[in-house]
Amino acid sequence: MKKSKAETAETHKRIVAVAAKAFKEKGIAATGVAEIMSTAGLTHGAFYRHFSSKEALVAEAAALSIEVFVEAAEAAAAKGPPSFLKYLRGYLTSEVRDGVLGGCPVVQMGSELARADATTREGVSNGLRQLIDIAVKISGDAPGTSAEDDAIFTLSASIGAITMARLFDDPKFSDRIVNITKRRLLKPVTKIQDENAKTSRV
Amino acid sequence: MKKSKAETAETHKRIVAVAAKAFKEKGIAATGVAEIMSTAGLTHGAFYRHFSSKEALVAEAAALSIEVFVEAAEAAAAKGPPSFLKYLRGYLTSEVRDGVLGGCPVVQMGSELARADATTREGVSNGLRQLIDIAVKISGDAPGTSAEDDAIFTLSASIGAITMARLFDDPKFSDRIVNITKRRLLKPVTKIQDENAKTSRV
DNA sequence: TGTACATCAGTGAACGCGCGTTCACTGATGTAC
DNA sequence: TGTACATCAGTGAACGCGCGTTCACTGATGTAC
Repeated sequence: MKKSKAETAETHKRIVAVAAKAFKEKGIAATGVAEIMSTAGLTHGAFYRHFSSKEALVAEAAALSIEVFVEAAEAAAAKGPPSFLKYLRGYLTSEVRDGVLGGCPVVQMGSELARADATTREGVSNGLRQLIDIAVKISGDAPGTSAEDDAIFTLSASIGAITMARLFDDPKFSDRIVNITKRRLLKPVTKIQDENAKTSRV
Repeated sequence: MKKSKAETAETHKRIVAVAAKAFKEKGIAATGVAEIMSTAGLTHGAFYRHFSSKEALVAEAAALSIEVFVEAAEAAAAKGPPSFLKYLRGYLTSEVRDGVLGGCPVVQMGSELARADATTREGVSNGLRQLIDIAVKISGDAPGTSAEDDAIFTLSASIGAITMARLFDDPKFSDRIVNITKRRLLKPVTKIQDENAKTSRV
């Protein structure tokens, strides 16, 4: 029962989306091909009509996961610096830490991605570079410091904070890690933007 | 062929050490029990004389991995603040990023640890808390800022930097991430300690 | 536009393989007398 | 201190299971005339 080109493309997309979600929630090695196909409403046999191997799917799923973040950043950036700040603040939030909204691929699959094949790592690192570029484009070059350095530091510190926060069972300590990082990363910028007042909780 | 108590304890330790290394290098899910036992010079059947399940071994291995860091920090701390700075600088180094010296369990197994059982997460988070306590004990309370907040921020930013650096194939960009973080985390402290001159490379 | 045929997405059974775990057995260790 | 026996670390075969992957088959789609 051959399917139309449009339907095939849609199915392909659906499999990748299902896989991206599952890999982030359960881990890459712990998620089977059959499980993904079944969630996508297909039998496992059809898998190899769409991908040459599980590795190939991992690459597409990882690229999709990071793309979502790039698109959200672009949308926020289009609305100017205050919106980008809101986006950053949104990223450093308990919801993202707990994996709601899909979560960050680097946080949720980080240690497995570091061991993934070249294509997968390329997709993720290209996405991260785009994220950095977007942040630089908006910054307007803070005096004395490199905007790109700022973006890199902000991104990596955020990833570290959420990674650490997710390890702790104590929600108070977990929230504290996220909030300390949020405060320290946002303060120098918010001073200029006068967004300080709203930084209390969340 | 029963073994003496001393020998049994030694074997147990050896299995945990082998597992800690393998889990960090290959990932937890990707490393089999039989593989670990064979590396430890035993057949897989003996495994269940030492551990009730693979999960139990994961807990012990993760605890060992973080303990190594705690002990190194304690040793560095005993020699006073300059030594602790050297230790921090050592952690934020390409060698640790590349997994030499064992590497950091949170960086190498982070996303898998977040999904591990309560015992495993407890062991790792207790170790991280000890690391924070050691850093606070040394600090001498910088004026105006909480020393504990500093320690938490330093630790999580370091973990994030190395996690991100390991994803990039380009060694120049990878080094840059580590160096930006190192510079920003050490600068305010080194100003006081007059260690600024040595912060150039590495 | 209508017909004939090649393509190929999806099915479901099957493949070899390695996984975590169990178990009967061996024989040196540790204990009780 | 010496003997008799229970303990148990380690062996190696076996377990059921799910993994990634392959394949013959089906039948709707897309193409060539």
